[in-house]
Amino acid sequence: MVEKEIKHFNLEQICDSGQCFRMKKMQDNVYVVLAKDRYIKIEQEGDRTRFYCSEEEFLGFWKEYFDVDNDYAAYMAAANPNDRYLNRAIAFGSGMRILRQDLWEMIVSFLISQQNNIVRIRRCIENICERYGEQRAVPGDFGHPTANGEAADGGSFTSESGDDDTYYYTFPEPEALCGLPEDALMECNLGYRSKYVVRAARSVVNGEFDPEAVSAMSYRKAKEELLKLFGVGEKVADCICLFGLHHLQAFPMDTHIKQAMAQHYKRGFPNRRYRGFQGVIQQYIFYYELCGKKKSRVSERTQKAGR
DNA sequence: CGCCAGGGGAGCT
DNA sequence: AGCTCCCCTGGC
Repeated sequence: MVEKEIKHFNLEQICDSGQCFRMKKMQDNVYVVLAKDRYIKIEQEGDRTRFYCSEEEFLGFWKEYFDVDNDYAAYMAAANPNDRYLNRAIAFGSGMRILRQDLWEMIVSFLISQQNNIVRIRRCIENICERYGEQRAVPGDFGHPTANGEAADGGSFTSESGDDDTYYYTFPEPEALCGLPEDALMECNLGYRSKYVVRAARSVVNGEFDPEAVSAMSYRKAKEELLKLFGVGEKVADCICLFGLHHLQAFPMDTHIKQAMAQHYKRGFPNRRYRGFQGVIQQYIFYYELCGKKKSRVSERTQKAGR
């Protein structure tokens, strides 16, 4: 177990900010994050965060994943003091981080995200992982097996088969999906997005899209490559650049951001002022738009349809 | 049952 | 750049 004091780091905000669909709240202040083939439980109390993994794994993976070394105070301090809206948004999401997630995982995630809502996106990805990922045992060496039988209320989105705390599923590699018929992922609830994901997998496997090469490219060129993928447009490409390549200058323009722009930046968003980290500013605004105004309405219950 | 919205995109002009 | 049409699922 690793315990760190990290400023401006809030798991709830990160979890609800729509950048990671494999992070979920288990109990108050307890989260589980899945990334690629990894699993970690994290507990948070104020500025103190406990990572249930070895020091080695923290330093070798999670530290970078959570962008721990980046100075978010500096991003926040850059906000125009006269911009009351932005300062409200930043105050509301002051523990935001842009995670450094896996490129392939982000391609799939944001292909699925189009014309879709976050609850369903999570389910889609969970379904794909369960069907095409590999089953792994939850690492138990670092956690306390405090078996309380209570199912999480509130935001519970457990699978119908009754979820085990003992297993999790890795994110499937392109090779696991490239041979499927284009409509195969409709079984995973992707709808018409099924063919986007299957084709993207093929593009990776046949070399048309080389994740490693794209990772080494500038924002401009990487986005250009991403736009060649069937189903990837401007907005999705920018999401992938921001969350999968950590190009902080990417500024995804979705409906929520457009609405915020129309309402609060009628004379245009001051891109120049935030040059190089517009994506971070975008994330504060997005999270504020998504959760800031309706945080009182917590009665959001996911109905478990009885099949 | 119809209608509409959910962090758009493709294919045109 | 702007417009139409399109895709699928879930909620009302």
